[in-house]
Amino acid sequence: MLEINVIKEKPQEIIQRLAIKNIDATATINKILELDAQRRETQKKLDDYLSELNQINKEIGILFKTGKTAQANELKEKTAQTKIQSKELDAFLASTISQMNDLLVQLPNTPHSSVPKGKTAEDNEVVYQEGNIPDLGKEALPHWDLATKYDIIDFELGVKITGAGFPVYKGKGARLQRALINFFLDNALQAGYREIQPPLMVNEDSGYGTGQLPDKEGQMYFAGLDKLYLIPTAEVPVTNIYRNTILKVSDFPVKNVAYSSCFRREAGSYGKDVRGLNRLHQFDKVEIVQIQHPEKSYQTLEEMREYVASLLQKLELPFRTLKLCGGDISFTSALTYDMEVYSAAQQKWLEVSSVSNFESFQANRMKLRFKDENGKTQLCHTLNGSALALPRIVAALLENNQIPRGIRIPKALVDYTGFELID
RNA sequence: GGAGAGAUGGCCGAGUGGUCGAAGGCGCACGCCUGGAAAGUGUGUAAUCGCCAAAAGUGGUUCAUGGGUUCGAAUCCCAUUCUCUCCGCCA
Repeated sequence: MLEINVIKEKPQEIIQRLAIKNIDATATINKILELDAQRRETQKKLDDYLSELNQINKEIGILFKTGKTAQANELKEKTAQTKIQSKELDAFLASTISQMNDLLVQLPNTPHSSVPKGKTAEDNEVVYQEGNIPDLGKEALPHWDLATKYDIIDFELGVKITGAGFPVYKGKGARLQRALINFFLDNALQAGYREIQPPLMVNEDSGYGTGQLPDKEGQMYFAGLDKLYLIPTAEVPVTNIYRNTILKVSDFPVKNVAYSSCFRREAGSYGKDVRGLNRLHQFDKVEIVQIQHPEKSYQTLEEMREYVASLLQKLELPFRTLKLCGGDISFTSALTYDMEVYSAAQQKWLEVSSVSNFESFQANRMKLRFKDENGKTQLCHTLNGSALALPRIVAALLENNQIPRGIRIPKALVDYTGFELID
């Protein structure tokens, strides 16, 4: 959620920046400013009434104490009218605030000044590319065929047990999953992150805090009996650890890493991109989350991007980094880098990580603040990134490393898998 | 799931209808004391929204959350959430 003070100070700048995200916020911003003025005016009036009532109440208290009951009762009657008026104002104030809030949560985060213009993924800017794209020849199998050939991932069995998008990993497939999780966690620990094992279900407040609610509730699985949402990413519980907290400057940077299963309904996704491991309802991911001083968050974003790149290098996967354009960047993000690996049999780039700086957008919603050098409380910046999401990594590993004897495991992973070849 | 008890500031804890945003203590910050430290001692120590150009100041709100009773609620009533104890069930 954008800060009301910022909107008040420079509405034109916000409108211009949101235009990069292809949004015309003029009407909304104007309405918000109008409501905000109304809010302050109403509160002023209400406060005056309440102040008057408080004053009378004190007097009545003193009168009763000194035994002047008759006078006290007289004063009581004086409050009636003021009470009615203050109740009306109170209701009006509440409705003003809620209208304003409804509009505020509709506004996406303003993109960073470096975010390129653009409408679709086509317009994303490739900022980095590394690694050799292997030439596998015509015999190359896509990962869903390899999965069947070596009996390591069973999509149909998942359909039987649960439904499409819930694969069953078997034998070396399951062990590869476990190896990757440990590999990613160990690397994060070495990079100074603290390991967290979060709940996989969250309440409504948490969903709201990280921006999944109220908009994207259709994308989450919901356990209605207990009003709990299955997490779409560990970002949700891990960031919400800090909901309603005030940090000290010395706490920065707050670095947490969590492995979790992730659950996504993916309503509205159909077609060719969903084949095999490309898009699942349940998948595993290791997520890194940082909370930073506003002045340092962009430096931190670059560090996180380099960290994710280092993982892909260790896995010997060809990858590229995209800076997302205004049209492709998410609602909550100010600047996002996507990391994509090349999956050589499908012959396409697959997104395996998304590293974002949310600036104060999430922090404002969840009231995550810190006491700055002058003792003032201000909002923190939050960042996160996948490091990494497993399924597409597995897809690329299987496809790129297929040789006649089987599938070769990259060196860095062998200590974790306990085998060098899937055969 | 059943019965009971409870939820107060960073922490502990007092407060059962009236100048209570809240005693006292711990912690923390600053000062004095000290060669330095400890001890001692003094002062300060919540969040949030307004008013004011801003600081100072000042008004409102907040004692789990949401309602209600009352001129007045941390205190009484109702609902919800959570915690603890006992019973039941159980990885």
